[in-house]
Amino acid sequence: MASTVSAAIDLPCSLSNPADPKNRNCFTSSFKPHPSRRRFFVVCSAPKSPTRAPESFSEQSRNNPSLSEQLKPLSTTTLSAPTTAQTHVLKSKPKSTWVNPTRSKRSVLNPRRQKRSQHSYNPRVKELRLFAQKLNECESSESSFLSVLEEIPHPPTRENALLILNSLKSWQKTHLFFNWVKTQNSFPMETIFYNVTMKSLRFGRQFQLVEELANEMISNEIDLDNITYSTIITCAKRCYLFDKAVEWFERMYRTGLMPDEVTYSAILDVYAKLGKVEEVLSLYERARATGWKPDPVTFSVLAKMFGEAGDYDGIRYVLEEMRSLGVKPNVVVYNTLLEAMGKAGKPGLARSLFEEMVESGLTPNEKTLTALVKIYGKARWARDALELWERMRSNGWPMDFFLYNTLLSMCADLGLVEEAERLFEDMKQSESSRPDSWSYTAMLNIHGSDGNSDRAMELFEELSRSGVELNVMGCTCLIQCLGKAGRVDDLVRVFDASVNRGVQPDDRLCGCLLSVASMREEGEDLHKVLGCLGRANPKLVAFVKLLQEESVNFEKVTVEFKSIISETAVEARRPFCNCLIDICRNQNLHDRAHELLYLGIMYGLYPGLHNKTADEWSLDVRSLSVGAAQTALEEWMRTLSRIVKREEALPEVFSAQTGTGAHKFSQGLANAFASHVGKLAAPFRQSEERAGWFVATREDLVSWVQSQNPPAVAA
DNA sequence: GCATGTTTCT
Repeated sequence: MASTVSAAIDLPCSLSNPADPKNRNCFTSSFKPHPSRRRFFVVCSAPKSPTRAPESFSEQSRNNPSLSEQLKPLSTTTLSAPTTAQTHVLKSKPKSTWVNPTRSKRSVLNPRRQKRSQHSYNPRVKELRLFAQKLNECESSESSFLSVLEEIPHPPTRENALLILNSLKSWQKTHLFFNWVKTQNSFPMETIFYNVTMKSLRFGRQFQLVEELANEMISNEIDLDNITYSTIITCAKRCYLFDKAVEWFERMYRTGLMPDEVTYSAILDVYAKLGKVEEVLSLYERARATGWKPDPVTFSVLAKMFGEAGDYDGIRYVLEEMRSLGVKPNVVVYNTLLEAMGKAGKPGLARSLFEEMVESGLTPNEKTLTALVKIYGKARWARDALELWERMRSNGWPMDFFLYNTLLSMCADLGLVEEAERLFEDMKQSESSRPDSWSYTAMLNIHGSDGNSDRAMELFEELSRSGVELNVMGCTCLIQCLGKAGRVDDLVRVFDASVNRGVQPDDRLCGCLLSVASMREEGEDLHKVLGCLGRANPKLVAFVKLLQEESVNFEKVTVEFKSIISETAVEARRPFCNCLIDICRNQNLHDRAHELLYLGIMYGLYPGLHNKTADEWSLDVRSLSVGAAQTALEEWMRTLSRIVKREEALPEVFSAQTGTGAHKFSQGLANAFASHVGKLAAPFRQSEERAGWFVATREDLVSWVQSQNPPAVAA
């Protein structure tokens, strides 16, 4: 494919073309602040100071301002308070003073990475490796480890000890060995020993021990270098101790040690994970302004951050920065950008970016393909998804367990039943990608949506036999399917079995049971379904019963409705309301249905239901159930009748949007709506120009209202 | 995960 993302987003040249050499200098005009600079004006807040600062630091700290101090001039000038006036100033003067500096700024990072010392060949490497193997295989207890240590074939000199330390696998053993070496007193402990031990402790997410070692270094006056700090920071990050990560970063500055780009990227990622976009951009731009050329890791951090925020401008900024600096993205950067494009809802750009990646000679890995498959599935791009799948097979691109499951989910999104079955069979045959609860959920989703309740039940039995855990999502798919098929006894059996196996019913599952209830007539089956629902959400069932009582007034309904909805997960609120309306309509409780629709609108469950422009009023019922859409149509016709009777101003066109049901399995809301229009003899016709729309002219509507006999509504 | 440090997935 010839088109590139760069072209698609109006960049002058493609990412795959190296940038003009003159652009590689950070001080040229190609360096522009990220567009969000003009959108947000959060002060670059100083991270908290560490609670305890070792004495030896204080003297140095007077000479070396902390990072936040260094950044202060920025925050008090260009990035100051978020006032309208300043917003205006910045908008009219986008080039802030430090972007094109007239004098050089104090640097915030060391342009050269910390050098590693060369190690010389150790003639005893073979025996020491064998011995390390022995240590790896022995029991983890301190006593057995120490007894094996007694058999060490050569004295623990600096080189021998380092070799073994590097060869141990579990953090417990690394830690034990490190402590043992210290007791031997055969040589002074150096930074590298701490670094290697900390790295191992990081695998075990042992931040507390890492911090103890770091403090031990400080008290023994062993220098902490960039490798030490980056290890501490990333360890804190992996343990979600972000404040600790910032604290150690600040401490590094105070002692006068300048971070190199690895440490700098690590701390950028910490701020990014905290969602502190402004801080990340401050740090990034500050370093860029002093001449730093970021590496792909930095761009991957930035892309991930913008992706998480769904910030498309940010993603564009990352692409543009890489282009102008002539940084070639690697596979990780592409993966992160693809993921970000997906989160920002840009499937077309993701596709172009992927093509650009392949054209640049990179081979997509499992994560690349997982990201793309997910995007095509969510976008319902069946053709692209199937083409990609074919390319994966013909090119022998790598597959892993995640990718299998993502492909299955894509099949569910696209309604690809046979393809899913083939994949599922492949998974069962494979060594490393056996179906798990995600795979089964996707399969239950596929067959459930397809209405194949026999196959769905088969899968349920198979899953139960194979010992795979059933998750609440799979349970919900199956129950929905059985409900639609009218297999209420099987539904009850599945519900009981699931709850007994530890499935915790959530609001979606309750919504599903409620929708099954809404499809049943009054009788034994309805009773059984409500029985299940009552075990998960007794209050909801009590409300359903309450709706059926004539003596209950609107005030009482309002109070109970509010109470239930406020306790319900946001994504399940509208479905609840839709189903409750359907239940009322099935039982000829039309006034109640109208009350519930009114309450749903009042509580914001149907935003954008009614839209007015001078020329057209329209009703958007795409997110409504059939009963709710019918109720909304009735309500709207009543309102319009009143307006006609009062001879108030009306637009030329009235329209109602039902959607076409792009999903293969979607229910026929349009058909149900059409038949209800017919029943009311309302003057709407299905539009030929706009699929999924019903339209009526003002003339049609007025004559319909006037022909109503008796009048539909009193004026 | 292999003689010390940074980034990506249902």
